[in-house]
Amino acid sequence: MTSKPIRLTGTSYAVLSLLQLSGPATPYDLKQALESSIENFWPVPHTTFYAEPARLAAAGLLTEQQEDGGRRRKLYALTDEGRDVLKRWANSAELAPPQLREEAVLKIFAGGDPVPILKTRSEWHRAKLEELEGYLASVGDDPLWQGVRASLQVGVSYNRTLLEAMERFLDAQAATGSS
Amino acid sequence: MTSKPIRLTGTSYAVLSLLQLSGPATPYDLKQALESSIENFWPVPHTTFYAEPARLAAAGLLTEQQEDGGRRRKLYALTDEGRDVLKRWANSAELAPPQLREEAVLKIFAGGDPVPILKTRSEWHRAKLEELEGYLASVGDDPLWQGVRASLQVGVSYNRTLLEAMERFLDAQAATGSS
DNA sequence: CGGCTATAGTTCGAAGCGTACTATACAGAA
DNA sequence: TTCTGTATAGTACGCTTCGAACTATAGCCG
Repeated sequence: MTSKPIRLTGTSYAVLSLLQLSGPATPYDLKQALESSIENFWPVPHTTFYAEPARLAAAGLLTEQQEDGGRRRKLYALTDEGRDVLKRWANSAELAPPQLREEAVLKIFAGGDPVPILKTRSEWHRAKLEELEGYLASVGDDPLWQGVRASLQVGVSYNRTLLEAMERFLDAQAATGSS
Repeated sequence: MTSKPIRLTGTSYAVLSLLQLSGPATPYDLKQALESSIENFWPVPHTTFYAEPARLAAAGLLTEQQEDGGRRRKLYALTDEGRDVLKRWANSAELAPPQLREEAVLKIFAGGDPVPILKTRSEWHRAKLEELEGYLASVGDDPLWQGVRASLQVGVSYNRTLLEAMERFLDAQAATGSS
């Protein structure tokens, strides 16, 4: 008995799965949790993210309740229907194609010098790699967090792979360029 | 003497660099060229892309002229200012972080079984790899198309690398799962 | 108890997106 | 020669998303 049918986006499922892991939480809590995990594969600006729990609550997938004291922030929690919708989605076969937006390639395409561009980018990937390894180290081995660990591991190997490819390219350039 | 200052996005620079390669062209021509090259790193829906040349012309970066006969399509070409803006951007140091939107990781995060998810995804990457190799084979060695070749080569190695990583993972799973 | 910083959001106009529709050209069939 | 189908070449429009800027509360330190 959905109150109102709405279109569910990746952002919706991100909210649902975070709530499944953390229990009742405010949009801010969720945004914090997102930043150290899934944001790397599903970027969402905070203004969009903040609006999402209310939307899901209107659809009957979350319950909404005010804190009693203090800021009277809104706490959201999964309903049974929300849990169900999430599980069905996670196990369904449909899978939208991945999208990459990479300005570095665009600049190289436009005739920019690849060397400084890829240097900048490889540093970015190195920093990201360290960040993700840090998160991974701080996640325990609670089986509930299995998905979190898995996604962090994917992130680590994704960034490491790209970093290595860029470094190989830069080394090759340095070798031919200076000889 | 910019007619009207507008915000230049990656899409804007994509149009400018395609025009630099191809000379005067219609939005449709540009969209075709985009699809077999840079679209893989900078996805743009066609309705957005079609609107872009007019925006750039209003800003003084392109000239616009009607074909005389037939469909009276609009032909766009770079102005000196457009060429200049493009060159400055391609050589500037600023580089927005790359963004990946990958529903597969989102599903794994949410507790979905990685094996079927990554199977689906690796097939997608295999198909994309073949598509890009096809484009690459059909591009000659005209030095003007250097940027196109470069972006296709990046695309090939990006997709190949991910594909290999996924296949290694799936093989490992199959080995432990069935023993 | 006044101001500073961190936290926790909201507002709003512009840009982006996707579905659906429109229109022209051309080739071959009736 | 007109019809009809298909590829080409777009436009219209309403909804969603985005990002910059603003707002508001809480706790802390002097």
